[in-house]
Amino acid sequence: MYVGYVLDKDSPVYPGPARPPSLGLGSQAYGPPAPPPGPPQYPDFTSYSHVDSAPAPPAAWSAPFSAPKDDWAAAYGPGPAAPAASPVPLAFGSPADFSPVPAPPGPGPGLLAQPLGGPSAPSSPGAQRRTPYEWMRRSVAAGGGGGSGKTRTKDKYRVVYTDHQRLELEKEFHYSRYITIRRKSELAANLGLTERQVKIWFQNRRAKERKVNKKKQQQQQQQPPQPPPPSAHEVTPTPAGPPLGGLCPSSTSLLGASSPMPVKEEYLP
DNA sequence: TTGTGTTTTACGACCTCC
DNA sequence: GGAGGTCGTAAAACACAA
Repeated sequence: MYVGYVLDKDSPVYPGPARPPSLGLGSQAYGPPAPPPGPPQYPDFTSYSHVDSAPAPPAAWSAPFSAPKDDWAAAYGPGPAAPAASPVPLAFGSPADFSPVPAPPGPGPGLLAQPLGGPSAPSSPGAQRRTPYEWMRRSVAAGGGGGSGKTRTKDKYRVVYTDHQRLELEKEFHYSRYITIRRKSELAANLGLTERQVKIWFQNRRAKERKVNKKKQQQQQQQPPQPPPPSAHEVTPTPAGPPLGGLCPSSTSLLGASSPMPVKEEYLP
């Protein structure tokens, strides 16, 4: 499956406040979602009606988003400017959801390590069990004073993304399974991740969804045929499903109970 | 506390497209 | 050739029962 060239490389991507407020992504703007070619895999999300008809983006769009290159130093070194403090004209929605994350005190990189609501108000069960800057400390420690020898088997590490990072990635994923190049840069810059990390996260996230869908299908095949569920939104996506953008009414709240995709409790408002 | 199962990052192999 | 896709997998992080 190849989607790279439907990603709107050249199309207006960030024209203005086009994101539905329900997602709390504020003035981010997006080009048309890049539908994956071939059989639609995710008919349950694609009709999410964000506004695509916004005017063309300013030419200066790319300027604030000189996202760090995909090198580890950029991601884990003492370097990148704190997204929350960056001049990037992007705000993550409502204050309740994404109050500006203060840069953590101390010498660490000023990234988005503060859990939502502050240390005393973890936004999720997960947040309760994670030190706010744990992933940074881990990564820095694993990075080992700028040492480069990060092989997979030896000295392997993986960071644990903060709830905020995951929430933003999840929201982006709800918006579109395939992130645009520009959006990837933007998200990476704002979340303090590398573009590579964002890309891989989306890859893994799609894999996860495929796995879940496959599991659902297997369960359905095992069960005797039953009458369709009363809920029209309870769609089990199938590889032979309808074209993208057909099922989920635009008014459907992605975070609501009727969302076709179970949203983790920790991501609910 | 420990053993075990699941989830989450991250990577490599391979493919397609320009 | 490079970028990004899927698929499979490794290993850390995590959840939870015993």
